[in-house]
Amino acid sequence: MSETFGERVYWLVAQIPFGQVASYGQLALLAGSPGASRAVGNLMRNSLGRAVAWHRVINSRGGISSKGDFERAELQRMLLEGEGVEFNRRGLCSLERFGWNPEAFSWES
DNA sequence: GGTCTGACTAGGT
DNA sequence: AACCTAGCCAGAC
Repeated sequence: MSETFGERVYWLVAQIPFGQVASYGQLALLAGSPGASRAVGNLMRNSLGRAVAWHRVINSRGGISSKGDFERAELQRMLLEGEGVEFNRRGLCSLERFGWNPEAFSWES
């Protein structure tokens, strides 16, 4: 495959259904680079201008990871709540309930 | 083309 | 449950 890791991640993010969330590590795994979770985070941070549902990407505990940018974090949570995702009092949502379980797919197709 | 940077994570205190 | 640490890796510079 000639496409970059980043391009595959963006494609994956576009597949996350309304009202569901995926973790950085999960996307890294699906994109073919298990362990590249931090790289996924950097992609979301460096490409906020893109028309992608970046707000559906959260950390492995079900929380929002944009420390240092509270406005963005609050926006992300607001967008998710607008899609029906519920957060507990500690700012975590249930991956069991809202986590994305993608159909099996291949990069060939 | 070498370094630096983290919207990460699992594991241990 | 909150906090720390050491690996991790693609992309930015």
